[in-house]
Amino acid sequence: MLRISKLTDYGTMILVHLAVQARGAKDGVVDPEHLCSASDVASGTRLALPTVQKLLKVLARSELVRSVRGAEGGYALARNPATITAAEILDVFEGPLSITECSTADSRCELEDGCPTGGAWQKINRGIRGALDEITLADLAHPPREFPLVDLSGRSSRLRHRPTPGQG
Amino acid sequence: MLRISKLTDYGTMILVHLAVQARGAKDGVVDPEHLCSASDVASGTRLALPTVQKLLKVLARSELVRSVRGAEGGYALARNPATITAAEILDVFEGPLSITECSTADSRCELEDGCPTGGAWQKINRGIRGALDEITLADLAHPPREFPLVDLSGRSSRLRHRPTPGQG
DNA sequence: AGGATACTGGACTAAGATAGTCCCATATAG
DNA sequence: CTATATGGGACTATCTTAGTCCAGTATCCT
Ligand code: FES
Ligand code: FES
Repeated sequence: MLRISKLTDYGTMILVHLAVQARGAKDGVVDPEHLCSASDVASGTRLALPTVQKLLKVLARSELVRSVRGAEGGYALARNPATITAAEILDVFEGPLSITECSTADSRCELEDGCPTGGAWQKINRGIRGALDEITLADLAHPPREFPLVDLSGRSSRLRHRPTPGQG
Repeated sequence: MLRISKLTDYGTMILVHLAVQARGAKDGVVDPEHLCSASDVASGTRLALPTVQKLLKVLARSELVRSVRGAEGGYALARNPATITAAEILDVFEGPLSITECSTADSRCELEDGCPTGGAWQKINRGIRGALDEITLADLAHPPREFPLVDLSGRSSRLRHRPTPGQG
């Protein structure tokens, strides 16, 4: 459905939470080393604790988040939010993203022979991925700002949504 | 997963098949009125007949395909392929597409209150939709050509895929 | 050392979505 | 009237998703 799973949505919320905390939402002090515990994140995001734990585990296994075990341990972003893209986030939670099955593993598709689209979806997928590469976690943590992505569709006349109305 | 279902993929293949047939792949004669029966499409796309029948029914209920009942009946595109967009195709098979649940019905989301992303995915979704509005069925039926979509990511330096290598 | 804290890994289940098939009714051509 | 072909829907096996829970391990603090 061109729809990401709830877990990915939650996961993004968690990442944004971590980004905001590191920025110093707590004491107004910027501290990239600030560790958030799972329960910390759960209450901050209002998600169920077990779910948060599960997702943080996944994140910790990725290169996006680092973890410290033991008492006073917790999670923190491993990199600067500006260097973490939406595409990477999707990769972590949903595996290498591909819009169709055939585009997953280098076009290994049983239907490829008779497929009239000639890998059209693959190309669309690549384009979308390119767009997703533009969005960073830092962008996600700054709701008021518009995304560069809307520029992309601005060059068309066939489009439906408003091209950034007077809002900034 | 940012992944469309198999049925949508099949459905696209069917649409492309109809487009090609109307273009006159059969006798070399262009005939927008040419009707394809379900079994016709099934053998042409190498998909299972029952599945093709199911999908053609869905398509016929949409505004993309028209049908003629009875003997010598069949299906044909209702509009010019150049006016049918990928976004419309996805709409038909997957309903109004939205990348997250909260973006489905005008941000009616239980988590919206505590959501730190502030509808970020919604905006991403809108951008992707805009990109999908650019692709037409006519594009899909012309594999050799590149899509305008790749231009979109071309303005970035963070991107991964090649910007249309010597292929045309 | 010993207890408290907190991450790690994986198993497990209920609910939902998906893919695919089949049946019967209806409409049209000949 | 009969063969052809769509229309609408029911139905089920399978897969995926969402959510929970438990046993293990590392670290801090007393
Ligand atoms: S369906 Fe797989 S390549 Fe087209
Ligand atoms: S999770 Fe629904 S608005 Fe953010």
